[in-house]
Amino acid sequence: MSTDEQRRRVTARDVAAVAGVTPATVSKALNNSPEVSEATRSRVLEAVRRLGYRPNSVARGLRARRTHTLGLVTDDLEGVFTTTMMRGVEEVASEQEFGVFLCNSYGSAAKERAHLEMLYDKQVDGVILLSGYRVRERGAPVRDLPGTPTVYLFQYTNDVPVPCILPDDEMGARIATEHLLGLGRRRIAFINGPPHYEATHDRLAGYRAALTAAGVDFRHALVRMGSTWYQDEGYAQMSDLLDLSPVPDAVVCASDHMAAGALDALHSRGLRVPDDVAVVGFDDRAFSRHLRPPLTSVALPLYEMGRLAGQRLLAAIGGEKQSHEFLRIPCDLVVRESCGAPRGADR
Amino acid sequence: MSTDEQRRRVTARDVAAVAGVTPATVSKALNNSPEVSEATRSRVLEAVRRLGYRPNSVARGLRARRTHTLGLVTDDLEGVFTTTMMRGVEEVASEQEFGVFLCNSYGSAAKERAHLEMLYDKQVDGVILLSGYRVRERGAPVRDLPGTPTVYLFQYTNDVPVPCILPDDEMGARIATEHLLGLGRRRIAFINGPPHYEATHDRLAGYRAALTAAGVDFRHALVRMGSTWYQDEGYAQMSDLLDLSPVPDAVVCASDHMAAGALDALHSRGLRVPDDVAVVGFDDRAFSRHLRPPLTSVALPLYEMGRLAGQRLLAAIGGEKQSHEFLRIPCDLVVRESCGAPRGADR
DNA sequence: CCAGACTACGAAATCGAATTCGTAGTTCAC
DNA sequence: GTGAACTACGAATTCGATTTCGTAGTCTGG
Repeated sequence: MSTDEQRRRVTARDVAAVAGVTPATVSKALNNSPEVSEATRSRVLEAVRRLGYRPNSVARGLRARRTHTLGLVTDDLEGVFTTTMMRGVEEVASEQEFGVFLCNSYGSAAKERAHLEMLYDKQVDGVILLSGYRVRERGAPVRDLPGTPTVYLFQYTNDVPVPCILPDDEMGARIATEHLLGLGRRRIAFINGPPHYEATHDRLAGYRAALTAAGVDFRHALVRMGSTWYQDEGYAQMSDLLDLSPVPDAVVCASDHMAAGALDALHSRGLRVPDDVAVVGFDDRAFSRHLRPPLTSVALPLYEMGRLAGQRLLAAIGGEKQSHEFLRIPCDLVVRESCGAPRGADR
Repeated sequence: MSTDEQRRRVTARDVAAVAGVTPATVSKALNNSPEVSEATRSRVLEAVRRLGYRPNSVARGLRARRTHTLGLVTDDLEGVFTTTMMRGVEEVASEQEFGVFLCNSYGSAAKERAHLEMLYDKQVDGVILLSGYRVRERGAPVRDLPGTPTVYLFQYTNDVPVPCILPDDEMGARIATEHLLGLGRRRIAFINGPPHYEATHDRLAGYRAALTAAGVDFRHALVRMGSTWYQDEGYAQMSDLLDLSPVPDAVVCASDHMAAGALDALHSRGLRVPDDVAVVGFDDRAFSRHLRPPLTSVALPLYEMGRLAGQRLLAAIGGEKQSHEFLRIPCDLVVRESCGAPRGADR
């Protein structure tokens, strides 16, 4: 057994030697060039098969100035929102035989910059900037990669003319509100997120649109802006809303965490969900089905967004012109028991 | 403004021209070769700075046969276990200026194989195989990358002599059991995972060891093997255990999902947690703090495992000899209210 | 003043594949 | 039968950085 024999990689030269041609012909045969005869091509392919030859992507990349590689830079690698989008991106890339470089910036501009430089050095064909937070505006690191197609995912920008892929937050809030209206609720409160998030404004618009369409008055007193997205905030705002009279008969929360806080507040006041107050959340987080009662929630189309980002980027790499556009992907309402709708089967 | 001017990348040749030397000297100057004078080196560095030169990793990789790149292949990209480990891997890699290719196989051998071939083509310097499931044995795709250092993460193998990085499951079950013993519980049940997982056996050993050390009899009737890790299974097994008399005064569950099921079963029998029965889970899942009562749970050292995997792999790439070893990383007990311990402050 | 050692740099080969271009060899038409 | 038009392939160059090796030039010591 020749275990310690240094096995060199098989190159086109080796294949050429076996097939009795030159490396140039091997390349042509493998790249479906019309200028090789069928006889020669099959000899080459046979040699390729026998030797187990695989073209070296690095050499190919150097020559072609195309590496068949993407960069994915996120600020929150293990975020509950990010990973599903990442899966979508990876899947599309892998379908087209693209590799994906994964970079985590922890939200640090310095780290992000370092990663983008690394991606530039490695000659990636395109970059996806994936945020876990959807902040309104940030720096524009895109300028660091001139000539490299870029897509913003789950993140707004007006600084650079690149596509931004986002959930249809307006629609999400609208269908949540419509659902409650359809169940006969009329005094529907809205616990929104912090105002410096773009999503907050979009969702408010959706909530308002649903009310208007149903002929229900929009009342400022029923709308709260949170200072965070978290449970404490939901608890506080809900408690506050319960001081109104009459109390709301339903509430839309801009995150499931806030909805969980709202549930706590309702329970501690002795109110029943959904009998007294119906609750709808946002994000369809994993824990939401374990809440008491299981929470109806607006699911963000994270996977579809990831796929679309990948598709857009690959199209741009393929030569398609990129434009500065905001692509909105439809949200979905996951109905459980917290709103009192007939079907709550989901466990 | 010359916006449409095709900006070519700056190469070592350009730097050389500006500095009045040859590309060879540029390379030496940048790589701290001793055979360039200080005067020349600073001229080169100045030119580098002025032109914003960055060496092309692809060309460098071709020449050096080292790409400064890792492959990370997982079967569950968005799994709750995987992402934290991924973060650890990415962080270590990025500290050493390595890029990480992200690959998701969905557990499909064909996809995994395709990804490994891609990584081979791209000349990655090493590979981490990251499982979300810790199956006992699988195929040995490692053979596909001869000469490429590999580390198994969260996954066993005996087929190939590579390091396997795993949580110390034995310890995890032991500290959970010891904790309950320390709180005065003596009739401690154990709802274990499915038997075809290696972790299941390790945890059983830990549970048993803790009992033995405390002089408490190990009783087969108190130990259940699940057929899944999920909530239904926890519910069923717990219900079964409650038919014993006397009933257990505590239970260790091999997953938080099973613990949630166990809690349901306890509640539906009218038993109080932790007063009547103390409950400890495993995995410290995000939802666990939202259970009623908040669940004490064994946290897996996922981040540390990811970092260690990265460190081991980089060491192997650096020339260190790899051996077939099982590296166990210590688990941590996160105490909340479900076991009746004094301190339950956590969120 | 010159042999030998040393310094600092450049010319050229290399990594592996793709591509351009040149050219034997064939085919066809007139 | 000869020139034109193809066909099928190879030689050589290229991508950009590294590395080996060779060599002017400098320095030192005898």
